[in-house]
Amino acid sequence: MPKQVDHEQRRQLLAEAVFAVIGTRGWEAVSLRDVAVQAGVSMGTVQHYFPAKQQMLLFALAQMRDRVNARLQATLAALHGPGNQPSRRELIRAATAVMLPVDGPGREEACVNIAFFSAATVTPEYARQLRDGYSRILTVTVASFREAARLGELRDGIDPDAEAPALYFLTQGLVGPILIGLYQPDDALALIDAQLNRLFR
Amino acid sequence: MPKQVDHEQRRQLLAEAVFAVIGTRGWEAVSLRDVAVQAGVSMGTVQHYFPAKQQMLLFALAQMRDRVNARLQATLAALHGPGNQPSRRELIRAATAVMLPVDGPGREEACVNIAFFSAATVTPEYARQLRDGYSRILTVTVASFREAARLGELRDGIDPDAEAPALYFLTQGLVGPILIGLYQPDDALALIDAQLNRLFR
DNA sequence: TGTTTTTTAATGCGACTGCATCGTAACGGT
DNA sequence: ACCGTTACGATGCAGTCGCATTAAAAAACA
Repeated sequence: MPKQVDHEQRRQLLAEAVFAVIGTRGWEAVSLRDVAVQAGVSMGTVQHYFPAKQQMLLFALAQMRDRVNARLQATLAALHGPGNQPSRRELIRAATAVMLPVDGPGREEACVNIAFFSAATVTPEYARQLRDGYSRILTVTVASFREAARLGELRDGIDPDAEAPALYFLTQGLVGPILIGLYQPDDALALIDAQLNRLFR
Repeated sequence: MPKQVDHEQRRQLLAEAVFAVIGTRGWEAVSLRDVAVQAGVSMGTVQHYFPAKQQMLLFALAQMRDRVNARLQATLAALHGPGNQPSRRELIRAATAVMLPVDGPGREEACVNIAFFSAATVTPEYARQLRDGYSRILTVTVASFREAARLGELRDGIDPDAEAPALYFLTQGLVGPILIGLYQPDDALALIDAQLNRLFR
């Protein structure tokens, strides 16, 4: 009965257009027309896949969470690549670097996320989705620290349940300053490494 | 030359109206008309004091920086109150608590700041102002840590130049999660205290 | 009191917004 | 080959936006 297009793939294409608009011209520039132009389709197409603008943005937010997680998994998988077993410290450092806006995609993701954070202060739906996404990463971070503690990679007296959130929120706190040019990515990574030196043997 | 009203005071009144609009209905709701209604004046008045919307927002951003600094100074001055000399740890902890959205004013300030952060990703003027404001607080934080080190309040082996930015950015990283309800203010303060226990004797 | 200048208010305008309403093209099932 | 459903594009509409224009009100100085 349907035609031949992949519905979900079309929605993802439009979500990517939303990201491009936010990343280049900001959250305020996200109009149905501009998203359509960015995606190379007509406005009717956008309306066809998203009955309302907020639904488009909610889908885009979920898509962004998946995108970050995918980039995270890919980075961690690359460390496991050529037959070598990475240490927990290497994994945690790589995951931290992924969340910092150091390269092009990372910066776009950070811009989109901070825009949704701002919108979430007055739109509970965004806040709920952000909570889900960030709490998951936080949980994984804590689990990774506990594993490091179990493997004896942490220094004596380091509490993984206390230091894992601290490192995670420190990373989050570095995103904004990097975005506005207050802190350079190299300095941020140096700060992270200093903390890792303190936590790991 | 007749003049009856205090120009600067009027502009501050309008800036407060901007904060109220952002805090209650979000950055997108900041229109000249809504700001005028919030301030209890007409739209022509807003236009008279700010020839363009962006100038109003730039002034509001500078005003917000002053407001945070004022609240910070007031909090620190209160610690110096009844003839007692507060420790550097007490001062740093108080300053940290001021920057977290724990009470009403703190939450409004955090909402406004995150909104400007988002806007700063595409508007360099905002980015520059934010850099100035945050770098100043960062400088003060580092100076306070150095003073703590000079007074011997820090534990052995603690580098103030490395740990001061870490604590500062950790605090910044806690703001967003508290705003969206991912983290409770009490938990955030507990996390800060755990770090302070590590840094101070 | 009359004049000048600032302050405040009211209104209009072009542009843009999200959304609804069409019309049409294209494929799948029968 | 026909028809129904889906995909998609074009256009209209009520509302809002920032900003310009205009005028009235009010206070300081002549």
